[in-house]
Amino acid sequence: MKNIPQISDAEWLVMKVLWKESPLGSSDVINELKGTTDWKPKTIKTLLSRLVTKRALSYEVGSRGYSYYPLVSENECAKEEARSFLGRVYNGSLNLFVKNFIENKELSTEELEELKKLLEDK
Amino acid sequence: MKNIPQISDAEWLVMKVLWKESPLGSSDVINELKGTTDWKPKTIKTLLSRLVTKRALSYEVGSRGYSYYPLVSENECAKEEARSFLGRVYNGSLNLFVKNFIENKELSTEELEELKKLLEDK
DNA sequence: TTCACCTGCCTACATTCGTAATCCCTTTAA
DNA sequence: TTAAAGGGATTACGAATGTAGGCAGGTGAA
Repeated sequence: MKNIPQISDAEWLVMKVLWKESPLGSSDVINELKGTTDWKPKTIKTLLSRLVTKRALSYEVGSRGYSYYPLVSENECAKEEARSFLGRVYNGSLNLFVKNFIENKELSTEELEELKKLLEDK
Repeated sequence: MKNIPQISDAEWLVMKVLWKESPLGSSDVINELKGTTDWKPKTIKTLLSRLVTKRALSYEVGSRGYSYYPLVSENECAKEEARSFLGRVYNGSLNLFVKNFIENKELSTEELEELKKLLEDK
C-alpha cells in the first residue's frame, strides 16, 4: 500500500485547489487562492514545491512552466487525517467523537436531522 | 473566553495521563507512560515543562517536587482539535465527515448500530 | 556521611511549518 | 529591442515539535 504524505494546514488549501481541478499551473493555483488567503505568490510556490518533494503532487512540464496534479486523492488524505485525529483525541473511536460532539451541542437541529437521515439510508 | 493552548501529539499523551488523574508528580507521569511509549524520562519532563509554559498545566510545589494538574479540560481541547480537523479537511462539517467515514466502510455493523442508537436518543 | 539517584532548569539539535525574498532565466508587451 | 513580469531553484529565518543531555541541588539508603 501507498504511504500518504503528511500534509500541513497550509498545504491542504493548495491541495484542495488541485483536487478540484488539475493539472494547473502555479499561476492558476495562485489565482484560486487569492480569494481565500492573503499569501504572497512566492509562498504558494514554496508550498507547491514542498508538496512535490513530499510526493503529494507531481507535474508535467509545459512551455509555460509546470502543470501540477495530485499524486494522492483527497479521500486518502482525509482518511489519514481522520485516523490521526481520532487516534490522538478519541482513542480511534468515531462514535465517541460524534457522541461528544453532539453532547456539546455543536450541531443545529437541521444538521442533527440530516445526520439521522444519513444513517437511516445505510 | 479562555483560549485553548495548542497541544501537540506527544503532549496529548501526557495530558491524558493527567486528565485521568491529577495532581501527579513527574515520576508518576513517567511511570504511567512507561507502558505506552518508549520515551526517556527526560523527554516526559520536557513535555511537562512545555505544557506548563503554554498554560495547559500548572503545579503545586510539594516536598518531593511538583504536582502537576491540568488547567484546561479534555473536552475543551478535544473541541479545539475537532474544530481544527473538521475545518481543514471537511470545511467544518461533521456530517460530511461522518458521511465519508461511513462510505469508506470504516465502521463495523455494530458501531453503525450504536451510532444510530446514539442519535435516536437525542 | 557519602554517593547514587531524582528534581527542575537550561541547553541542544534536527525537522517541519509558515511565510517569504533572491537569483537567474525566459517570455511578452511596448 | 528592451524592460517588466513571471517561472522555478535556492536560501532565509523564527516558532513548534520530537527527543533528549547536562548541571546544580536535595535526599534516601548503605
